[in-house]
Amino acid sequence: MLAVQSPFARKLGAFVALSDTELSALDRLYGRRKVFPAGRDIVHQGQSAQSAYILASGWVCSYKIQTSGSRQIVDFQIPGDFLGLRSVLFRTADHNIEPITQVEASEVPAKDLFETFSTMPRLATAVLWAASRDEAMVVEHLVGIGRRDAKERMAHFLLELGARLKLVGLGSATGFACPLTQYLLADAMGLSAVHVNRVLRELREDDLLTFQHGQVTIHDLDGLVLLADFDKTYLDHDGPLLR
Amino acid sequence: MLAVQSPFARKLGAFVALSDTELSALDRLYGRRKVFPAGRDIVHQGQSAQSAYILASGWVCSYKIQTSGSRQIVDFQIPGDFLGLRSVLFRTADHNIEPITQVEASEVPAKDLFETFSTMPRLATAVLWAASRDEAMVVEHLVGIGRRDAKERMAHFLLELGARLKLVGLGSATGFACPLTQYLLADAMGLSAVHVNRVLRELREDDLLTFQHGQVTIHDLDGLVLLADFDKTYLDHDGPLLR
DNA sequence: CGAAACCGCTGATCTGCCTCAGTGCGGCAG
DNA sequence: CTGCCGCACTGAGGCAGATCAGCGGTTTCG
Repeated sequence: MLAVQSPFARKLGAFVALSDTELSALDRLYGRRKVFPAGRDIVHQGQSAQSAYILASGWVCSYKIQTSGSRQIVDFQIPGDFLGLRSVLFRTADHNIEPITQVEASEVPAKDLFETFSTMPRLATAVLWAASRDEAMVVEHLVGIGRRDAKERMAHFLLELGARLKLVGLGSATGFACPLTQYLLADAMGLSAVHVNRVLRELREDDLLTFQHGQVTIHDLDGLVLLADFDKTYLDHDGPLLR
Repeated sequence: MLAVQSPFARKLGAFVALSDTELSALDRLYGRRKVFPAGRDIVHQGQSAQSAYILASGWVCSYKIQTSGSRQIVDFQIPGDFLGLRSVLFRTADHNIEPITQVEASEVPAKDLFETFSTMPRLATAVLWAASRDEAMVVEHLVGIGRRDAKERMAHFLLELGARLKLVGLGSATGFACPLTQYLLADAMGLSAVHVNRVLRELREDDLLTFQHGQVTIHDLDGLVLLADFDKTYLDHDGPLLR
């Protein structure tokens, strides 16, 4: 085992126990580091995509725009997450990716990705695994928008975000730093920004959590879990699943 | 190339050009055929899953139940679709799978799946591909629930379903047979059954489509596409993506 | 063959969230 | 220092879709 690992290797390592050869193959993928400023899209809907990205630092969101102009944020990505895997597989992007903060990411050309998959099937499995976890999150998100009211939805979303950040060492049980504006939250949760504001106020008045000045502080974890019907098993597991 | 292919092999073949060795490996996976009656769940939330399934005939839905009792249908599966891949990867199911009609499906034990993936990386890529297409559908579904009103949502859903069925030879441009009840539609679209009924009536009164007696008939395809802001590129492509 | 269950369908009423139309504050460019 | 812009925040009013309550037809089953 190598001593220092990227967040990405750490995440994959949680799925599949990785050999040194596999780890150094990952490091090779991880080489081409780039910096993106906040606000300018990295990938556009419909654009043909030759590369995927691995997020090293900063936050991004993936979203879709309808011709009517309204947008739906599908997911936020945090360090260690894989970006645009689906776009690479389909050779064209079906969604946009926008950096919320300044972002560092490694570019992974499609060719390198496929070569690595062919020569190291276990890595392919690991990536499939990571992609499945992301899909599980999208599914949870779908359930949230379809069947939870605004307050439950917000609570669930922030709990999930907290759990994800904790996994990569960017949060604790009591809270986390969060660069999302109420407008971004609204686009993610299928609400209006006005209503997001009211819901956050309600959560504050109920002494459940505070979201102010880019900081989420959790006051009553049990209360939130109860309200949101939150079950973190889909994010968590104990040790590598494939040895 | 083998002359006769299962719907599943046909679907994967659309993603990756498959050799005879790979096709016969698929046939081996496809062997263990089982029949399930309508209504009794094949997989339960939280249950540990040792097998995935490949749907040969009939319709199923995957859904999640909240402790409050309300349910959200995440997706419907039709012949050729893969069931429970994520459940196998995580070793426990995070959702339920219920047959809507009587169903024939091939059981694929996790062990066989992993072995096939290790020895035939191209098959792993193909499955990753198919899984990505399914995720793209879930994403589109998410956008629908978050940002489309009931009528647009219904139109989009039925257009998508029609396109999928056409791909496996179970529908035409003018319509398709559809065993879904209005209650199932409601649970899928995050609406009440009452409202589903009204929306279907509106679509009928607008001469866009008719959904009666288990049959969807499309009267005005262009009108529907316009209303739903439907873009089928995420379902379609020309020829295998990997040769 | 009657009862129960399911499904499609409808009118009336209620409500969660949207839209509109603002105010106030902090950061930043000129 | 001033004016602008983005963001958090608020009240008033409106509407899409939920909920409640009920009818009629068809299938299933004791």
